[in-house]
Amino acid sequence: MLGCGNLDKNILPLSFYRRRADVVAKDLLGKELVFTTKEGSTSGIIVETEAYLGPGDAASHSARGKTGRNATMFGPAGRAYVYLIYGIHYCFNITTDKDTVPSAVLIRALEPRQGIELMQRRRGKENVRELCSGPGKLAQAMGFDKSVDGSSVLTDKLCVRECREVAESEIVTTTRIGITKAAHLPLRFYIANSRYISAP
DNA sequence: GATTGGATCGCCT
DNA sequence: GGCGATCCAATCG
Repeated sequence: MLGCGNLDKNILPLSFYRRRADVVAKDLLGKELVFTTKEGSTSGIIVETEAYLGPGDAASHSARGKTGRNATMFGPAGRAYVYLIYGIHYCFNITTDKDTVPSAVLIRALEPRQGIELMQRRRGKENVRELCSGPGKLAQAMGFDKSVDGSSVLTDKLCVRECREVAESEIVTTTRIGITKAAHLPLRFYIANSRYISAP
């Protein structure tokens, strides 16, 4: 797909994240997520997200109060919230809204852009469509684990950059995947014509 | 202190 | 379509 042209260096500011999680989730589509480790840099264009709101949202980890695992959600916006799911996979989120609102956006799929060879090595898969088409997959491909939890996403090492414009008409809204509580809420967003989403 | 279920994935049939 | 892998924390007792 197309690159990011002259928008490459525009890191999204804190004000971008200090809004409701559903607004941020939609607005993150088409942006580029970048992470650098000693192994190298990887990045991908965000093509699928889900919003997890504050205490009113029963599906959100924050719904039943602060714990050791979800503490990052109760802190400021613009931080990585990474947790282990099903004992095996990590999920990468970015915290949102005012400091008093414990909410986050789950990044569910990326279109791989930089460091594709490194992603292939980490995933043990060649097919580029299998590298980041799901929250557990992209965490493995990007190198996200618990040590990343709490990190700012406003640094050169870990950030989200302006990249591709996404028209309102390209965005599909559905219910969130894999949850049982508050399952009817329209809080999943993806780019309609993307070949890199986890599921239709 | 034990049990259970979860914002998943990959391999099996 | 079903299921096993395997950790964390909520929910019991």
